[in-house]
Amino acid sequence: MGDPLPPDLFHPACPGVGLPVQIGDKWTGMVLRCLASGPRRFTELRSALRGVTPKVLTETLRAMRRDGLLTRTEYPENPPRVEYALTPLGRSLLDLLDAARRWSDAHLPEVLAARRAYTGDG
Amino acid sequence: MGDPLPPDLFHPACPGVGLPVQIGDKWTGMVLRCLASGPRRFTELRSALRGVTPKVLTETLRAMRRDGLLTRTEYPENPPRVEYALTPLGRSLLDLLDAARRWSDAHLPEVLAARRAYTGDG
DNA sequence: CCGTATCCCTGACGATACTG
DNA sequence: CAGTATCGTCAGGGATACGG
Repeated sequence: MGDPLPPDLFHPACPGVGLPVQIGDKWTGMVLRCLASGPRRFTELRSALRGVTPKVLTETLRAMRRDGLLTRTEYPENPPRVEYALTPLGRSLLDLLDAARRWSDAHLPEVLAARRAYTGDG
Repeated sequence: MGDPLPPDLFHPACPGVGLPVQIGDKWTGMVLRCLASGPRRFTELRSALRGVTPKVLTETLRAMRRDGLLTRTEYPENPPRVEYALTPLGRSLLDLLDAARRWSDAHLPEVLAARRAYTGDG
């Protein structure tokens, strides 16, 4: 109750979830899941992440590459082929995503019930 | 390699991290950590989350209350006192936050190294 | 096939001032 | 103390079209 507040709220790792990389943005988590089963081409990702525009997918992949989460391999063929694959670092995030998914599966009903019950009073 | 893509990318739980609640936004995670040690008053939270404006803190707390992550208790005293406390549901999210923090502590150096090594080529 | 180039729009977040 | 009210900014995301 009267305990001191945590002194490390502004740990350099990152405010909020405490992750130095974005997995809470709109597409990064889904890209990680898509690549969990093996390398994928740009178009494969694009169709799996239905609704993503090429611009945004490019931005997402670039940021992930910058952070060492995935690699981009260009094959000098015709037509051109480019493959994206998770690095070990990227793969290590899958555990975290799974934990999030498990929480979600376990508690979504509670959240929805809370939303229905919420009135704004009090 | 040729494995099928995960069929459940658009699970109702939520795109991205797969959470029905926002913990990836700017303040929710930090509020959860602040309340981990016990109930807190509005002003306590405000000073712990240095830089947060009252408007944004109110919005954050309201959303968390709506989702059943915390309760708001008003004590009819003078001066007024209001306490925010985690529900069991909110407390259950602390495990996830800790997992995120552990990932961060373990892998932040790798991420920073990847950023330094990143050139934009290839 | 694999992107880039523009333009636009919304919503999270913040600054500031004020109230029961 | 515990908020509300207004206004403004800015970046993520999207629509659309085009290029190597």
